[in-house]
Amino acid sequence: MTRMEELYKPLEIEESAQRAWEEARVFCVSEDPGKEKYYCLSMFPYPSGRLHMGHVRNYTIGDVISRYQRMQGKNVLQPMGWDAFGLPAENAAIERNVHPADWTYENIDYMRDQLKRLGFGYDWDRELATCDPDYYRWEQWLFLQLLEKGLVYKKTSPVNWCPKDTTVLANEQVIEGCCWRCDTPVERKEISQWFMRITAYADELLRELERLDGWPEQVRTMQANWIDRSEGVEMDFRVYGMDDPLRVYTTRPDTLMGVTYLAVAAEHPLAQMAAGDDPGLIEFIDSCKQTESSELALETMGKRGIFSGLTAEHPITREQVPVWIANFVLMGYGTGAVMSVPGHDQRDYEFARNYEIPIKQVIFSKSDTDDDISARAFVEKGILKNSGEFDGLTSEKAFDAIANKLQELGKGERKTNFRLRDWGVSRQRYWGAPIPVIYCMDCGTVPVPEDQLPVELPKDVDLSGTGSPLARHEAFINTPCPKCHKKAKRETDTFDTFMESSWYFARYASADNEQSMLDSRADYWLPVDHYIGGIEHAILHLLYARFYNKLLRDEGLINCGEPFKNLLTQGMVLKDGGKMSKSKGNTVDPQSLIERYGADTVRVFIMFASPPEQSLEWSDSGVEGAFRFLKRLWRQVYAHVNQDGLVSGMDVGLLNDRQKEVRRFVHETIDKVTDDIGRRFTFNTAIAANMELLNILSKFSDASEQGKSVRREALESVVLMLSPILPHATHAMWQALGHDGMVVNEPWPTVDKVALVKNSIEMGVQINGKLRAKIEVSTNASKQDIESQALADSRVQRHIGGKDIKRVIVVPKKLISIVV
RNA sequence: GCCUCGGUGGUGAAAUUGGUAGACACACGGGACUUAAAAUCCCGCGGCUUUAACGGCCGUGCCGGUUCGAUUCCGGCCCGAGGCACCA
Repeated sequence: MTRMEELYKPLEIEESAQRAWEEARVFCVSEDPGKEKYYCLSMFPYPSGRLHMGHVRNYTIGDVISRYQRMQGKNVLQPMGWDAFGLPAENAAIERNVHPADWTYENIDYMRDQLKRLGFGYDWDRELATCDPDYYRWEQWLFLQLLEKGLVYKKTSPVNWCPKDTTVLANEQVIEGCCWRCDTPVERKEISQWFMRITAYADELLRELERLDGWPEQVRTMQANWIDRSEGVEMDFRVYGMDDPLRVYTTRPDTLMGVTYLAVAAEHPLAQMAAGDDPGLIEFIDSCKQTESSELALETMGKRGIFSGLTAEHPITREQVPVWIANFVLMGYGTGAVMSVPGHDQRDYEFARNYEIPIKQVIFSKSDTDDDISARAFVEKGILKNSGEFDGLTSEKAFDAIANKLQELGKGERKTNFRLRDWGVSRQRYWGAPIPVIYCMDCGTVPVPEDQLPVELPKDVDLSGTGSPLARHEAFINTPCPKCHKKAKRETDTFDTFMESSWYFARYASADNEQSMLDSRADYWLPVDHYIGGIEHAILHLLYARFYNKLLRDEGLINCGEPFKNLLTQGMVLKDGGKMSKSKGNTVDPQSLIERYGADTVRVFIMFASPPEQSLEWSDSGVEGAFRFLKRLWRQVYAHVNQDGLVSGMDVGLLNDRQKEVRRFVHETIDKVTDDIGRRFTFNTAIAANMELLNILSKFSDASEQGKSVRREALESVVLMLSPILPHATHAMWQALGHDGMVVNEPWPTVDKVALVKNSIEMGVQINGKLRAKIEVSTNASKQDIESQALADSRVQRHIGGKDIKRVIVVPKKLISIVV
């Protein structure tokens, strides 16, 4: 037995517990087919410098789940790594004249120490950093397999462009439409970029959401709405004086007879042709480029347009329809052109009102009524009128009739579309994985041969200037063509950093494999049993990771189709009402708290403050309270060990009523905490239940042999139940309680059903919906007994006051409701 | 603008399947101990009310509905947060 100090000294206790885990390699695991595996993964951090409270919250949740599952006897893998490529490293390089790699690796070293100091049970043997060529080489390799399969391709798409710095800007670097550094108004520029064909998997990504029942409904809904499958019609409008027709897509072909104009993007070839040397049109088209490329900006800007001078022919009526150029239509999305039905689409309506374009109503709620469209569009479905041969049809029937008609005329066809767009993965930046292709004058786009991978990011770059540093790096750019060996040039764009975070969960299983991307160990560990991370990743990261998982599967690298069986999306850590983030400068540094109170206090505080899915408003108060709780727990265990000494085994048959009552509370608490941690993930109520138990125990001063044994069982249960949350303090207390082994290796406590038996329960009595009395009822009383006992109660009688009883409802174990 | 989630005491929250609103804490107030302070322990703590009391009335963002009964379900509104494809 380890002698227990009277005072709780977290710093010594924590260092010694961590040393014990490390020496025993407690968290280093390997594949064990004889044991049930449990893969618990927390989203890896971007090494921004120091841990923030969001990290502490995320990783504490993951660690609590991992340690709980260990105690359930499972073979638990909990790895950690670094999402190490990204924009902040380049910013640091420019601002502080440090190399992004040095900055990143220094941050990793500091943050790794912080994670170890917090006592998280990671298998550090599997640690990876995505900026390591041994990691990103496999991403380059996979990209080339996909290139061969036609799942990646190049096309033009818009970026934010600062004309002064001649640099592409991230959305975050655009502040109120201007460059964050030089304040120059940002322009939209179309450049050629690499895309991943995620739309080829849109159907599967959408369909399988239904089966992800371990995911929050909220996240599944968001992803479904993001993918947004729609059935519609793609059709051609002939444009007078042009050879090529104008192709548009609509989900409402039933409104086709109400089309009064078409709108094309400023970058659309038709707009370019229409402009010719017309100064008005040229100026308008130029002005459309004076905007950032985000959807938020597009949706909230003033909708502007200009008549192109061109006229198209309605595919059915052959009426003339004007073609407008509009700033809210984007070339990169869909066909870059839309048909506009102001009578039945609110955005088209507002545009038509602004530019005095006719509004034609063709859908009505009933065949014999007029719906008022003087103030807004009628957007619901209904009955067609003013639609020639289609009059009288419902919207649903008209959809088919019009689609068929267009098909007969050879002017259109049904098409399933997705709102989801292909994933643009090119970035005009330095600190990312190079895209492994070479451009040759004669051979075109040539993949880098496999034996030349990885294409390593050169370290000697000039980061002070503008634009992409790789594009200025002569030694990197110039390379012989792998096919013809003549002079050729490398691609200078790097991958979107979402690429690295889309497959790291699989690589942890095979982190040391230098011969291939993944191996059979991935099939042992995958899918991830529980994935924990911020709700801000609900759409993009989680969708890309699901997509990548399917790419890996179809490449024959893994068996499973979905990467994450269960998902816990933790809420934001907020401060002053907003997200805690480095860019906002409202972070709270956990380091000073750890140094002052120890890791356990920080862990218990953040888990107690609110349930994990809810956002957590930070306040400095409360940490002190968590520390007091730990000291109280420590004192109680100390007092027991010192005063009660060795305790003989409990004889349940000899317990008196009070001892039985305390013991019942112990087992009720085990029951509740098991449910709270194992099923509900409400760690706050699990902690509260233990606090309650301790409060009861502090008033239980029974020095008899059976009293001492009840107290020992209670304290040991509390230590076991809190060990996932307070691993260090419980490590020390477990040994003080006389155990040789480590608490981390103990099984989770089990409920003794016998201890739960109760003789009576309290039930509320409502009269006309208001609680008027509480009565103590025997647990085996019948409904009839309960009813008569309630009616006999003096307070109940007083409130009934001789009125007629209309109804009595007895809800067993809950309440009695009397209606008078 | 669009998609999603949330709103309960002075504060963080609890109430798990429609069934006793406010567990557990924080803050605050009072008391014990102490020369004193800190620490610790004990008590009180939604609002209103002439409560003699185990009293009465109101109360879960706002308005309405369903129900014997609504923080919970439905409809509408207000406010806040997250995401919107190049922050991660």
